[in-house]
Order: sequence, then C-alpha cells, then structure tokens
Amino acid sequence: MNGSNIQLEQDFQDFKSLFKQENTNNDNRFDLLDLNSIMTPPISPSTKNSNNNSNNNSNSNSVNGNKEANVNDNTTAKNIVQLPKKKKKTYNTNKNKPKSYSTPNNLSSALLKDQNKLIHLDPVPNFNDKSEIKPWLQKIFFLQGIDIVIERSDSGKVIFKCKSQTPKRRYAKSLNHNATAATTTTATTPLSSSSCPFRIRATFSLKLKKWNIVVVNNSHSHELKFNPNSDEYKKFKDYLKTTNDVETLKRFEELEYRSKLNLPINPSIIPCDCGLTSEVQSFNIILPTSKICGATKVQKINHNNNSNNSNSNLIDSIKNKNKKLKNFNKQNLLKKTTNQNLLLSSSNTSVGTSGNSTLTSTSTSPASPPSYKDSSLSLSLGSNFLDISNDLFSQPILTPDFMQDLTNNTNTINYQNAFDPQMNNKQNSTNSTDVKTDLFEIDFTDIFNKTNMTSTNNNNRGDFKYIKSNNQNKNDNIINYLNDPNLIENSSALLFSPLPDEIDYTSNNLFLPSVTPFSSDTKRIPSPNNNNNNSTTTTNLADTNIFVGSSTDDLNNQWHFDSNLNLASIDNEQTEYDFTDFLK
Amino acid sequence: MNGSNIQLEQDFQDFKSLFKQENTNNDNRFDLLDLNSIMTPPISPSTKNSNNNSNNNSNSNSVNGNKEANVNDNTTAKNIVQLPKKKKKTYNTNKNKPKSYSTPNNLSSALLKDQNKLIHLDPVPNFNDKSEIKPWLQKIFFLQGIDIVIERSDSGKVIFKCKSQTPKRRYAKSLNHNATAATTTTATTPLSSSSCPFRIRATFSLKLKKWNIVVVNNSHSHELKFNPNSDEYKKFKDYLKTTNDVETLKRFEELEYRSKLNLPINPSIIPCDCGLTSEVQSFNIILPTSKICGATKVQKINHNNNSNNSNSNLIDSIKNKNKKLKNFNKQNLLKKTTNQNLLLSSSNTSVGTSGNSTLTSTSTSPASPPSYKDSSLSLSLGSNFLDISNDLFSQPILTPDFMQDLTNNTNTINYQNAFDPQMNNKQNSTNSTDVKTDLFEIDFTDIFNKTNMTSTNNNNRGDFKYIKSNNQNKNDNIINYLNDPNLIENSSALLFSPLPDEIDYTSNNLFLPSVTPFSSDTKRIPSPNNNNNNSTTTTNLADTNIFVGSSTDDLNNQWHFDSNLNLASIDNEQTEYDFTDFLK
DNA sequence: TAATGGGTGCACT
DNA sequence: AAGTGCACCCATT
Ligand SMILES: [Zn+2]
Ligand SMILES: [Zn+2]
Repeated sequence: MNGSNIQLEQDFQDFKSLFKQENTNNDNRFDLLDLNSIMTPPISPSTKNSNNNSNNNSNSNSVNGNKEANVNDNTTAKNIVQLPKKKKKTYNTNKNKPKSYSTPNNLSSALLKDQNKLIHLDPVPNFNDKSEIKPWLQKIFFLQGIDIVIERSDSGKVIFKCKSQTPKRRYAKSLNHNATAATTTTATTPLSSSSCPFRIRATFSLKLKKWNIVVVNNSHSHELKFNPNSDEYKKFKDYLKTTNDVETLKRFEELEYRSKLNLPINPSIIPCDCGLTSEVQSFNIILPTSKICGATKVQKINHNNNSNNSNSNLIDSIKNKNKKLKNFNKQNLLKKTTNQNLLLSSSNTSVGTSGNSTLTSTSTSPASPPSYKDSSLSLSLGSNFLDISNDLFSQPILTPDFMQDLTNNTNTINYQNAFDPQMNNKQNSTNSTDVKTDLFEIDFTDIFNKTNMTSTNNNNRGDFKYIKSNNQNKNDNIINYLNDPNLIENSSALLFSPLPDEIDYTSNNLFLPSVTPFSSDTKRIPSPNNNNNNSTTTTNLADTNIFVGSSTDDLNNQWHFDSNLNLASIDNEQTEYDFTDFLK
Repeated sequence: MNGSNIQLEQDFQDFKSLFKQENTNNDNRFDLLDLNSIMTPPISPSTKNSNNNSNNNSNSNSVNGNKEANVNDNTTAKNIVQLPKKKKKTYNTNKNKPKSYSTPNNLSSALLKDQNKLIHLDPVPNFNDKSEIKPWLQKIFFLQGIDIVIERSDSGKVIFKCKSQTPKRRYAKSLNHNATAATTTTATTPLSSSSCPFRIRATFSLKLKKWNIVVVNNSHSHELKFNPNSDEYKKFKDYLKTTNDVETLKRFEELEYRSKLNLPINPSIIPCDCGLTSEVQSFNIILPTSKICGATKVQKINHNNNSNNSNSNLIDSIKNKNKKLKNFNKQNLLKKTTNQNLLLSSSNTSVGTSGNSTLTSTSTSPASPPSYKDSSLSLSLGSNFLDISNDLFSQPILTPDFMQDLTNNTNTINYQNAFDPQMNNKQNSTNSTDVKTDLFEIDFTDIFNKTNMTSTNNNNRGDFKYIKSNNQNKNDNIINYLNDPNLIENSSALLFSPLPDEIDYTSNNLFLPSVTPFSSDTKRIPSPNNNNNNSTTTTNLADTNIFVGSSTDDLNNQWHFDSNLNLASIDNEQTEYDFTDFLK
C-alpha cells in the first residue's frame, strides 16, 4: 500500500493537471441538477493550472477606470465588463501524466489497467495517409465496444473520441416553479453529449516519421458495447469492402454474429495487424488455476519456416468448443437485461474538460438496488493451456464485459480507483451500492513490457526495432475488459461462444497466441520477481522483433489483416449472482 | 401606450416561445457568476413550449422499477439512472412568432425594431446555388456589424449565425476558496462561445421555387462592430474577387477604410442587389428638420432610359463633404474609448437558444459610471434633402452605432424595449446607469410596407412581382443602427465621413437613393395617418416593381452588385454629452 | 425541395 | 481533450 500511495499522489497530481481551473463552488443547487451533466473536477488549491487570470465578466457595470491601450480594440462594451482579449489556454496537460505502453493486441488489458495513464500503442503500421488510421483503430476498438469517431484532425494529428451517444438533453429542476418571469433567474444545464473523456491521439512524429498513437483519457462516461448497427461500423465495413480486406470482413462478420446473438465478444478475434501480436486476449475459457504465468513464443508461419502444427490443432479444438457453445448459448438468447455497470474514470472526482462536456461523477446512489455483485477477470491463455480449459466446459463463464461491484466478494480484487482518496480505506466495504467500487485499479504496472520503438529506416517498409527497456523477464498479464452484460446474468453455464461456420481459420495464420495469465486471488499482481519463468510460454520480445520486421511489408498500401486464432480464458471469480431483476 | 401594451403582450408571448423549457431556478449563485454567460430565459408558467417531458436524469440511482421493453437496448447502466432513449425536442417554435417583412436595404431599421419578430427578407435574388446565399447576406450584414457564418446547412436550408466571438472562457467564482478537494463541489460555467441567439434562416421553398430568408432571432449577446480583420470578411473579399465583383469590392474598401479610421459606417453604402432597393440608410447627414417624410422614386439607369443627372450631383456634393470630414476626423483618430453600449434583445429577459448558448441579461449595474448619455438617430435621406444637410456641417453628428442611454435627454426617443415590463414606467428616468435603456423599441410597425413576393415564372430570371398589402400610403421609416462608439465621444463636430478617393461613384449607378426620414422629436414615430405626403419623395412600390423585374436578370450567374450612392442623414438629437472619460 | 428544429462528425483555421 | 464552421444527417408535426 505504501508504494501505491506514492503512486496515488503522483497520479492525483497528474489528474489535477487535466483541469484548467479550480472551482470550489459548493452550491447545493447542483444537488437538484442532474449530476450526470455537471462537471465536477477535483478541488485542488495548489493546482498548477489554476487559472488565476480568469476574467471576471459579469453583466453588471463595473467601475472600469483603465483606458484601453489597444488602438484596434476600442469597442469594449460599456455595459459589459471588459471581455478578455486572449483566452487562457492550457497546453501539454498530459505531459506529466504517467505513461504505459501497450501493443494493440495488448490493449484491452491496458485499457483496464491504465485508466488514468497515457497508453501508448507502440507497434503501429506506417500509415500512408491520415485516413488509414481510423480504420486501423476501429479494428481494435470496435472489439472493445468503443465506437470511435474523429473529433478533430489536421495533417499531423488525429484526435479520436467515442461516438456521441444518442442525444440526452436534460434540464435543471426548477427551484421555484411559480416564480414570476421578471424575478427568476433561470439556467439550462449543459448538454451531456460528447461528455465521454476517452480520447485517442494520433500524432505524426516528424523525427520518427511515423504516427504515434496514444490513448489519452482511458475512461468512459457510458457503457461499452459493440453496436453492429452503428453508422461508423457500417462505414467501416464499406471501407473493408473497398479495400478488399476479406479477412477482416470475415472476422467482423463473426463479431457481428456474436453480437446479434448476444454472445460474448472476443476482443482478439480480429488481429490488429500492427506487426507485433504477442498477446492473446480472452476467449472465454475458464481458467481454474491461478498463478499461471507464461507465454508461447510468437511465430509467423509465412516468414518463419519452423511452422508448427499447433496452429491447426488449436483451430480444430476451438472449432469443437464453439460448436458446443453455440448450442449452449442459444438457450440464453432470449434472456435480456437492462442492467449494466458503468466504467468510470474516477470515483468522486470526474475527469472532464472545462468546456461543455461533462462527466458523471459516481456518487453514492442509495436508491440503486444492489442487484449484481459480479467479479470476473479474463486471462490470456496460450495453446498449451487449452487442455486445461477444455476440462472446464461445464463451469460457469464470466465475461468481464464491464466493471462490476466486487465489494461483497471476499475472493475478488477490489478494483477501486487509486485516484480516489476516499476509497483507500473502503476496500473491504460490504456496501455494494457504493458505486465507487466501479473503478478498477490493479497495480500491475511492472507486468507490462515497456518497449521503445525506433524506426530502423525512413522508408515506408515499416521495419521496427524494439528496444527492450528495464526488464526482460516481465510477462504480460492481461485483464480483459469486454462489454456484454447479458452473460453476467444469463449465461452462468456459458463457456464458449460459437464461431460462424463459414470462417476458415486455417487460412494464413500468422500469429500464435501467447499466454499471460496471472493470479487473481491476490490483491496485487505478481511483481517481476515472482515470475514463474515458464520458459515455454514466456514472451520473448527479441523473437517477436524478427516477426515484426518481416510482417509489415505490405502494411502501407492496403489494409491487410492477418488471420489467426486467439485463445483466452475467463477467470471464475466465484461470483455471487443476484438474479432479482432477471427473475422479475 | 395602449396599443403598445397589447403589442407587448403579444410579443412577450412569442418571446416565450423561443424557450423550450421554463427554468425558475432562483439560485443566487448566479450572482457570483458571469451573468454574460448565463442564459436567463423568461419564466413563463404558461409557455406552450415548456418542456414538461424533460428527462430527469440525476446521477443518483433512482428506484427504477419499470422493465425495459426494448430488446435491443439492454445495456442501461446500473449505476446511472436510465438515460432517456429519445430526446425531447421542440419543433416549429417560430411558427407562431409575429412576422415582419423587410427589404434587404430596409434591414437595419427592421433589425432595430423587430427584435423579437421573424424578419422576412422579401426581395431575394434567385440563387442558383446554396453557396450564393452567404455572400449575399454578408453584403447586408457586414454593414450591420454582424459577421455571419453558417451554423448548419443542407440542400434546402442554411442557418446562419453570428461568427463565434473570440473565446472567452470564464469561470465561476468560488464560494469557498479554502474548501478541501474532497468536500467541495465544483462546476465550470458554460462557455460563452456561440451564445449569440441571432439566426438567419434560409430555406428553399419548393412551392415558390425560391429561397426564403428570415431573421429568426434578432438579438445579440455581444456588441456589433464591423471587423475588417475577420476571417469571414477576408474570405468574403476573396469571393468578390473571384467573381469579379469590382463594384462591391470598392464599396467594401470604403467600408474597410472607414472602419480602420474609426469612422462611422454607413450601412447602405453597399446595396444588397436584392432587386428592390427603395430605401437608403443613414449616411451621417445631419437632419435638423424633423417630420420630413418622403422618398424619391427608385430608378434604374441601366434599364430605364430616364437617367437623371441627380446622381452625379449627389456624388459631387458628397465627395466635397467627405473631404471636409476627412480632415475633421483625422483630428480625432487617436482618441479611443473602451466604452460601448451593448445591443440586447430584451432588458430583463434574454433571448437565447436552449442549447449551451447563453445570453447576457441586462440587469442593473450600479457600479457603472453614467458617462455617456447619447441619443442619436440616423435617417434615410433622399437627394432632395442634401441641400439641407449641407447647411449643417458645423453641427455635431451622432452616429447611431449602438444603443444609447437616452433617459436624460428630454428631446429624445426613449428606445426602451417594449418587452420589458419593468421599463414601461421608466421612460423619464434620469438614472442613466440603468442599462435597461439600452434597448430600442419603437413601435412603428405600420411604417414598413408588408410585401408579398410571388414568382411570376419558374425560371431563374428572377422576375419578382410585388403585391402590396394593406396600405399603399405607408412610408418606410428607418432608424439606422451602426456600431462605432468613438464618434459618440470624439466626433462631436463630425459630419460626414470621408470616402476613399479612389472610388469612382460615377460608374454604373443603378439605384437612386430614396428617403424616408421621420420626426425624431416625438416619442412615437409618425403613424401612416400623419404622413406628410411629400409626393416627390414618396416611395412608390409600384414603380419599384418595374425596376425589380428588370434588374434581376443577371443575378443568378454571378455576383454583381450595383453601384450607387446612398445618402442619409443623422438626426441631431441635441444630446447631452458627458466627456468625463474623454477629458480624463 | 412540406416546414421547422436539432445532433454531430470532422477538417479548417 | 485546440474551437468552430459547415454539412450530412435525423426528428417532429
Ligand atoms: Zn467512451
Ligand atoms: Zn450576434
């Protein structure tokens, strides 16, 4: 806890830097307003970015004795207090934020873990055009249930954000409904649209001559769910069609299929084609044994001749599982739920801009029934663990589709947000109605390999060279974060989701899934020192470098995504289920 | 006063329809906020458009017992109160608003008068393309100090609004500066950008096969001033250059010149080319005699052979005046002021949209020094009145650039907003610090000719046929509204503003200025009954119809603006001046 | 393009 | 987490 407190302090300082001013307004008027639409940044009297120069621009005439020196600006209104000439902006607010690095296939775990860090997506193809970035990111983030759109772009930068949710305009409650028009001051609450703070920033580095992609604000004000009816997804599919990316189309057909059948969505069924796919995400395989750390060596069949037959074996076994699961899941198709937890970036303090966007503050909500107390954890699993998974078909599966309330489960990790100082002494709270426990925060920073990518040449071939930093024995540990709430309630016996029959998994397999499971019955994730050193499953980045350098040849001219099959598992957290709502 | 009260009630009802919900929040927290950035719509318990269905979406979990019936929407967050599936919108809120009709050259007076009405711009050229509308409107509204941009458009609609002011981000004052971060609720004030409610709506009528242009929300949250450095203006000039509209370019060069020298801007130096230019706006000519009503017949030289020589005479005389004035004004160039009144749509009640935009409420501001007590009124003046104006060079000129406080001047019109019920009994108030007197409201509705335009053919020739409605003897009376505050302080002896020497006013004069001065020493504008019946100067719309029908031949293929010279005068309101600030 | 109101992606500046 | 001009949308009546 000591180290985490230090980290907490640091993170809190960085967290504060998100805000451009401090606001200490304690007006209880907000109690009557929709808190979902009220921005509530943390109060920080010592915030570096506090705007002491904020212009006080009341409508009342103020005694303004100073003469305007600016010749070109002599029209300041008499009856308005002098308007500010320059807006005070804050720059580089993210420069001091802690950073983490993740491969694109690593992303789902990084999204879970590094909720308040900058997540650098490090192996990124060399995009020929800015317009190629969005489809590439969509391949990754659709699987996370994140529908991205471009917020802003120019020649050297693209900012992505979550697609705006369906408009929700809300109004402030009136305090005096019968007040006269002349005497009552009224106000509208800000719109809640565009309030999600999640951002992906792609900037072109002239020095490296490549695009850097960073997840800037890894938190959401809404639930994450893949929506195959999204316009963005339709456009994305059109793009895949025009670029003849049949492989990706097939994989997203599967995703669509599973989504429409309310099956759990595997975030890794579609590889990101970044050139470094050393991690495999959850595939809803139950992993009963904990403290299993390891990874398979990454091999690429097309480039390395030491092609192993384990790929086809994997495919066959998974196909069998899928067929079983298809029948399994069909029984649960009609069961629906309207309840889902919400991933929030912080507990009492909300991340947000000083603009119109607002973020829900997850305050305590006593009116909420504590229906679901779930805890789940997806683990990545290599092919050598498949046998273990196969034995567990009859066990209930938990999709970690969203953040869950873990406080009542003694065998779970309390994923509270480390940025919330109030939560540090509430880890063992049994009050499951406290939505502050929505926030995951597991300190397993050391688990991720921090890699620095440098370009070995300046052409577009996309040869990458990885420089391993700090630690060579670290294993990637993965927590998967999916977004299918139905399984939590309805699919207690659901194991594998069916795969579409028409998908040919034997074609062009480039990646071997690696595995980085980790223990889930400890509050702190294994440090690099308690590495299990399972040599056969340890990811060796030196090996992957070979793969990366040879697999990015054709990345630049066309969208081409490698076909492979990823396996993973879901950790059974012995969760208690509350089927109150489900049973009506 | 009786009639105006009835009108007031009607206008107030229409005014209320602007708002989509009623807000009766009386929280005095807003006293500490910048009132300029707070939307304060009027409270109207009986508002038709009051949004009783506004979704109450507080962050606290509410006991939500109803099951979600929608199968496809089963992801409602557990810890967020059920988000509304559909936003409640209001439609056709302007359908019941009172309408007024104005020719484009009439606009400045209509903008003054009909602050809460829909102002239909009735003679509008037949635009071949949607993109032609904006430059045409810019020709009109740049002169009003209004920098328009497109807010939204599609194939059949273009919505214009004021260009966003330079961002002015302001923050709420903190109520408890020393509160701790954990206990204090903070909020940011909404941005003041895009808060101006002014809108121009251009919709294509399939029935009429023409574009209808309506000023929807004739009020502003900011001062109006022509800004030659505006990006929109630069683009506008580029458009004029690409379309070889040399005449308009020249006229805007003059406008630029005058603006940069802080000279009064004549809103009519650039004709609108709408096809019906029967009105001439202020040209800063002092009009000593009141109760002069009349107008010259509108003629078009190029199409009508009865070309009169009065045009060149007018030009020469104005040139002489300008030369005199140029020397005059140069003495005052260095005198600047930071004080300017603000045109607001209403006094206590502000017009605004229901979105994020906010509008200043002009509340009483006792801290403001009552420095300037000016009253000015621009009158349109025909050529036959030029002789009168020439005799008055030595008299002080008042540019009606903005709303002024007229309360201390017994010989002035109290242009208070009729929508402000509190102001009805304050006309003789001597408290000039009351900014409620900023608002002009002169009831001269009957002065404007309501014309119904019908298209005589469906081609693009743009032949217009005017149907005079109701009253044929009405004269157009004009109050000009400019936006140069300097003259109020510095140019007590300023008469005419200089014109650039390089402008050739003898070329291609198409329009003859008409005149519609009116008495300024009455509190109410001359009704149609006290028409002076000066037959030589009475605008005859039947005559203008001939002109209109023949002058719109080339409107559709290229921007071509007729060159003419407009004369006007400024009414000396015997205003008392307070030179406190000027003299330091 | 029935008329009228609004959301929002996203590139320009 | 640039702000905003603008267009492609959609919703309601
Ligand atoms: Zn989001
Ligand atoms: Zn405006």
